[in-house]
Amino acid sequence: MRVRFAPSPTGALHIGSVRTILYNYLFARQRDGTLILRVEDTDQDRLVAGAIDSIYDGLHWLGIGWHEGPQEGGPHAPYVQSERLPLYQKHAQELIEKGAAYYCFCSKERLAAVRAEQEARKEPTRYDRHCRNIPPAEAAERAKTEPHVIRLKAPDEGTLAIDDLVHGHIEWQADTIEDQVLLKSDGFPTYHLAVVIDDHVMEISHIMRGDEWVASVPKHLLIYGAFGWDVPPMAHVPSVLGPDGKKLSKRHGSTAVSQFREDGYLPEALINYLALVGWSPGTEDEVFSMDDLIRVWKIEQVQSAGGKWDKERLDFFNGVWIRKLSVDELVRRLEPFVPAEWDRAILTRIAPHIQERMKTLKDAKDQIRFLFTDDIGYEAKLLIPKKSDRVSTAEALARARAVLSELEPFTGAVIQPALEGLAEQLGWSRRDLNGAIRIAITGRDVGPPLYESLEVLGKEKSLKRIGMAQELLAGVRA
RNA sequence: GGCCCGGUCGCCUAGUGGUCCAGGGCGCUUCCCUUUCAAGGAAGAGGUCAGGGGUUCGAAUCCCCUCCGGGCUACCA
Repeated sequence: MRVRFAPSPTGALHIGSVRTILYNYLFARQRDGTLILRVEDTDQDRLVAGAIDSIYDGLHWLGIGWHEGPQEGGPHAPYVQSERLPLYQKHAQELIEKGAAYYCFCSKERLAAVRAEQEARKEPTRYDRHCRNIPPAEAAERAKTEPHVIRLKAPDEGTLAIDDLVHGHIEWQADTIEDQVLLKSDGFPTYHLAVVIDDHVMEISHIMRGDEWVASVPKHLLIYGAFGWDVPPMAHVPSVLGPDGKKLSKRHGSTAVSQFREDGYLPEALINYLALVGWSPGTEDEVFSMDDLIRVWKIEQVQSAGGKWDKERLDFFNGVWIRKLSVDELVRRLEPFVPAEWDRAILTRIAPHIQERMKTLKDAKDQIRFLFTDDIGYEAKLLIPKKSDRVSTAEALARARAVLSELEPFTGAVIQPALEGLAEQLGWSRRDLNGAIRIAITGRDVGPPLYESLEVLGKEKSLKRIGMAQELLAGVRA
């Protein structure tokens, strides 16, 4: 069994194509198949520099590997279509000789004019077969000097059909198929010619791709037929749609895998979430690692309807996977998201306390910055609880400072009873007391648990910040 | 316009003729837990199964029509 991922290097690795790649990966892995990465760069105008690197980086990060590809080589190298031109040209020639294709010398202008006319008459727009009846010998002669393309000779009657692995039986009338361009005037093949040839030559056993391709299946069928090749089983998997139901694109937000990585998403979460758009195990389980997926995913369970992108749900899975990390692993993953100068020992101590408070790895920084900088500016009035006032708050902070100063060791377990006792003495709720202290030491009203925050901050700094809060309060008007 | 594909709570989905006056998850609401926020626990709101006809003792599930959405209709992939 051999399957392929066939991205086009026309931009950053797209989250939607990852879902299709993932399904291919799972399908192959669970049957010990061979995975092939083939770069489909037959449109020279749309190439984007660095796109191949982006594909490699993204897939590696996601934990998706393959056996044969541009950099890893293989029995059918090269794996980049632009490096395989002679192969396509030879086959296009063969189709001409078989009478299954023909030279077309129409200019782009003529083509545009024909289309405009058809549109005006509300007819289906397609090539009018103007060059189809040029005698082969004459056409071959002209092709030596004139710019030309090679077109498929589509039949006038008959039906074409496949039994798609996800959609079931699909049929087309042959007369609705146009004389598709197979080889462009620049000598490059179109997608349609190149896929069919490569899938055959590379011995791809199962074609799994996005369902935006079903419309071109009949063309491919004709090409397979002309060569006399067997058509491999096909599976057209549903698309990942934007919230508006259209193809997911940049205007719906970021779609580049690299962006999700930078935004603090875990590859585990992305894989888990993506696997569930278009597939369901049929049970109520929904948290799956890659290994789980390899075990339970089934092509038969893939949906035929497209699914919409749901960031909230991705965030949920990201939280789930962050919470599953060991503390050491969490710290390791946090590495790129916190300044290099921040003390890793402190980071490690606070990490377990923010682990269940993060939606993304990016969230950590703001929650713990008070541990690494004294610059925690806040408005003095935030210190004062709703039902209290300036004087009582200053008094409470002074008492807290005094209590804390005597604690040894300065740990959460020791701090907790001390502060609880103080709140009782003061007649304050723990909520109010802790709230004021929290503001004093972190500058924010939400964050990791207070007692542990004090512990990690350390006695000296904690006392100093509470002292500063008292001073601030002194400057506030009643 | 033509050809294809699709249509179950806002979203991801379970469901393949009866056990479905449709189940789970996300999100939302409320409560519990609680030093904030989360996390966790509990409860709840939310679906004329796109609509209409059939078939059948019985339909979300089968058939037909309609409507809506999407893809393709390029010398893009």
